[in-house]
Amino acid sequence: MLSKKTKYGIKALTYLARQDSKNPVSIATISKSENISVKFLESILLTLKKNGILGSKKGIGGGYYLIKNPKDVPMTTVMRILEGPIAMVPCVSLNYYEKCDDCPDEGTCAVHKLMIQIRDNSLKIFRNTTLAELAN
Amino acid sequence: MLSKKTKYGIKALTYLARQDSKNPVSIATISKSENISVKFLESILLTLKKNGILGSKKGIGGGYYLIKNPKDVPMTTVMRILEGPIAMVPCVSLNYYEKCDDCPDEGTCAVHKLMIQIRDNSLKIFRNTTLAELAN
DNA sequence: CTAATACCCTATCGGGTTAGTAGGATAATA
DNA sequence: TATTATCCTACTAACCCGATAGGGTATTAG
Repeated sequence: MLSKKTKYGIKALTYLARQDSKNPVSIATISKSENISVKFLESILLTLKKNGILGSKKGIGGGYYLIKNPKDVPMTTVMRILEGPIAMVPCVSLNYYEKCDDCPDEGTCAVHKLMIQIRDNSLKIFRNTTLAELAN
Repeated sequence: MLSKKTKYGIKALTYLARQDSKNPVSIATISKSENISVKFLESILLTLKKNGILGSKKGIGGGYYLIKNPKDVPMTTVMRILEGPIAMVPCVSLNYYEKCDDCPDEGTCAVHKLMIQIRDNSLKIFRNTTLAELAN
C-alpha cells in the first residue's frame, strides 16, 4: 500500500508543477485545493524541502515553490524521499541493501528472483516519469 | 514492503514445488528447512489451503502438498491471497476498487496516472511467473 | 482401542508504524 | 510592530504485523 504521506506529497508537487508562475503557494491554499489536512501537509512539504525538492518563503505572500524544473524531477527521487526504498524486500534494494537472516542463498531464493523483476520494472517507470508528465 | 507472511508463503510453496514426490510434507520439516517460526508458518499454510492452493493430510506421515501442478500456479494468485491487492492504491485496483474520498477526478490525478502504470507492470510479471519457474 | 502425530482454529499481545494534532518558535513583510 | 506563514518538536489514537499460546480434531500405527 502507498502511504498517504506519499500520496499527498505527489498531489502537492503536481499542484505546484501545474502553477503558471513560480510564486510561492501557501500550505493552506494547497491543502484546500487537494483536500489534505493542513498540519499533515505541513510536515510533508517540510521534508520535501529538506530534501531539496521545494524551496520556501516565510511571511506574507510566502509559501512553497518548486526548486527545479518539473521535467527534471523523476519520480524515483520523490518516492525514495516519501515512501522509502523502491524495492519490496531489502535484499533486492539498490540503495538500502540488507541480507535476509533466514535466507542462506539469494541465488536460489524464489522471493529474491521474483522481487528483482518487480524492482527493475518499477524502477524503470519511476525513472522515466517526471513531475512534468504527471502534471499534464 | 513485502510482508513476512507473503515472503514465507512463497518460500514454503517453492519448497513444496521442488519436492520430487507429491507426498505431504509436515509444517515442522518446512519450518526447519526454511528457517520459519513453526506457528507462524502454520497459519500461512492454513490460509493457502483454504484458498485452494494446498491440500493437507492429518496424522502420522501427514503434512501439506500442492494441489495443482506448479506451472499452473501464477504468482498473481499467491500474491492476492497472502499480500492482498496488487495495486498500491485502491483507486487503481482491478479486484478491490475503491474511490478516494479526497480525489474529485481520477482522470487528472497524478497518483492515479502513475500507479496505473506500476500496477500494469507488476501484474504482467506476477501473471507470467509461475511457481514452477521460481522453483528452478 | 489407544496413544502418538500433525493439522485446525481462535484468541491474544508486544512493538512498531501511520495519520493526524497541538502548540509554540522563528522569520519575513506590510 | 502586528500580521502572516513557515519551522520544529512532541504527542497520541488507531492500526497492523509478526509471533505465541493453548487448546480441538482427524488420522494412523501398534
